[in-house]
Amino acid sequence: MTASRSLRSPQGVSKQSYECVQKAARALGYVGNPLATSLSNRASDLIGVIVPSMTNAVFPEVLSGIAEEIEGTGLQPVFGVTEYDPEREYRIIRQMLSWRPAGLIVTGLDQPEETRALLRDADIPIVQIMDLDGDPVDCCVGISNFDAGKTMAEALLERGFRAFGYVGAVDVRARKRLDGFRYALAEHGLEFVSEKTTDAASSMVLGRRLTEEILLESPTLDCLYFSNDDMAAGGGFACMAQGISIPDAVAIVGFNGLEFVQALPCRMATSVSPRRGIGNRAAALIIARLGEKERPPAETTRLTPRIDLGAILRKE
Amino acid sequence: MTASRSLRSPQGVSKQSYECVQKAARALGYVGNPLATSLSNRASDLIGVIVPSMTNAVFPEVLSGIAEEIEGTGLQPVFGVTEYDPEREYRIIRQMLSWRPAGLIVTGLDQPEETRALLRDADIPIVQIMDLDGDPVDCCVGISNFDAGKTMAEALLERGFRAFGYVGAVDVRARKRLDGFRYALAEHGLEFVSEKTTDAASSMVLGRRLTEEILLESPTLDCLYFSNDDMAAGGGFACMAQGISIPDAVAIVGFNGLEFVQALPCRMATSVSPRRGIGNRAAALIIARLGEKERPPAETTRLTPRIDLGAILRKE
DNA sequence: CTGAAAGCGCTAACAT
DNA sequence: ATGTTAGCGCTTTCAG
Repeated sequence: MTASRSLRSPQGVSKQSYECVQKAARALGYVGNPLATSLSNRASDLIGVIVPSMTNAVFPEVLSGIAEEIEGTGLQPVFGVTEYDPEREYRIIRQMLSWRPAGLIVTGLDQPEETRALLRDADIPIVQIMDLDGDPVDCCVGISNFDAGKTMAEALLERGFRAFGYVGAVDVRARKRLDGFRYALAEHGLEFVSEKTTDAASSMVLGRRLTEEILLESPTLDCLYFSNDDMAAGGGFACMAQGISIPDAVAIVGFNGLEFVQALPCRMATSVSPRRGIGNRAAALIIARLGEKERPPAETTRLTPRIDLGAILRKE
Repeated sequence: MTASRSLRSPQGVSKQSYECVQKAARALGYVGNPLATSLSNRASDLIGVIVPSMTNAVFPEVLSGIAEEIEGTGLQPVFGVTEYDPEREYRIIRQMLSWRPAGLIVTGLDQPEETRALLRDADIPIVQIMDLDGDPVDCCVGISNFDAGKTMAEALLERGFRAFGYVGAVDVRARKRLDGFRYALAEHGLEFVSEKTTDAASSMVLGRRLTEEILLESPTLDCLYFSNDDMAAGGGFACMAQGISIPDAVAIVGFNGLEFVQALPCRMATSVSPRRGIGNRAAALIIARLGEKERPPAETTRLTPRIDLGAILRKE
């Protein structure tokens, strides 16, 4: 017992036995067994993180923000990837909960009711991230995707673009951006000239293919809005390969503001999403709730993407 | 006890009590506690996977190969990201082991001795992946990076290229490819005209910047070998931005054969690494070792990357 | 400040 | 086929 105490709370143990235990532990190469600790405490130091994908660079960056924030707290992140499959998401969350994590960070607000119930009944802090347009189970950190789309559309309209096309791999948050974008267009009496969507996973290859198609069908477009930067880059490549001038003939607009956008040989506009900050904040919320016995009130943090028009010039 | 039995091994329990238990479990929404099970069994259903990075698309693909293979086995992958930091790698492995995983998949063969000792003493199957050039602790699945570099150099030499430059974010496996490449050059009495390396993390942005530098310093290069596809794409972008013709003026050569290479508006050569297959095989090795009480003999699986010259034409 | 007792939820081994 | 006992390694509680 004295040993157990020495190894975590130096107070309550005489300096003598404390040092004795430390020395012995080191000599024996003692490593605590978190299974036993968690079983006894009915809680672990795990913090579960559920994201839909790893191939979209946004999520690794969120994870990295989380890792950064919990550094030194003794908490340990555990990742789950749903591949945008609600069924799989349910299973992953269910079994993460069975390890009694200290908290859960889940991507998005649009879980099916069964999953929401699971989260609600778990007696640990839950933080939903990346989205604000919906009804959080507990805490929430993200941006309004609707507003992001709307704001970007307004900025482009203000620059004089008029003939918009949309190219997207439509996940639920991209759809909200699309809705916002469409809303802003409607306010100006406009609508998309053409839309090309699929529910396949977003990628540069997909972006390129769909862009080739849409350009063929609608040669009058002056601005293409994409579901994210990967799709947009693919679209840019399609234009470059066909000798279509960017942004003079067609402007390319993505979402996320990933680093690689800076490397591209063509200009494109994007909204820089605060994904690292989202990770930081989500982790901070859980850390703040660590000691509390009563579950503190839910908190929602609204962050705002920064629009980067990437030197797209005003249309005449 | 009958309940416990009913929930995992239907045999050894009367049909009657079995169904009774199942019904009750369902009614109560019973979920087993893996903490207790693992504590009792001194082993969990976790399978730890340690990769250096998530921002390089190769690793998500390896993970996906692992996930694919363990689907339905009841095993559950747990990921750790080292950020290429041996210190962090040690900590992560150490604490993964404390959860008594069924096996560990670790990237690379070049762990420091302290880490190797940790792995050796863990009484579970260990699979080191992605590399073959070195001394595995237990099982090993990967490619020879040295050979990959050497083979690519030979293919390029055969095509008539003579003035090579190297641009790399040098991690340990990229360095082995570089060594192999250099070895092949030497066999032809050649060496790199110019090399540009850094230990920063690879990215398109970095590839672009370093390429701009090397082109300025060595305008006579006819072929640029990069540490991977991201760097190579950045290099391609640098050339395109400067109006340097690819592959006529300079050929671009990457490594990995990631999907996005197909989307690029310029041709580039690459070695297609079998990363999904590596994930599959690594997981299969651990699954095969699940029941065994004696640790079966170590197995090494050699896979081979496929060279894709990307329609780089023969130089005159 | 230290230790003895009991229990976290489960399972292997041994009765019955 | 089922139940009993003991123990996985740790912590909380309560006595000393």
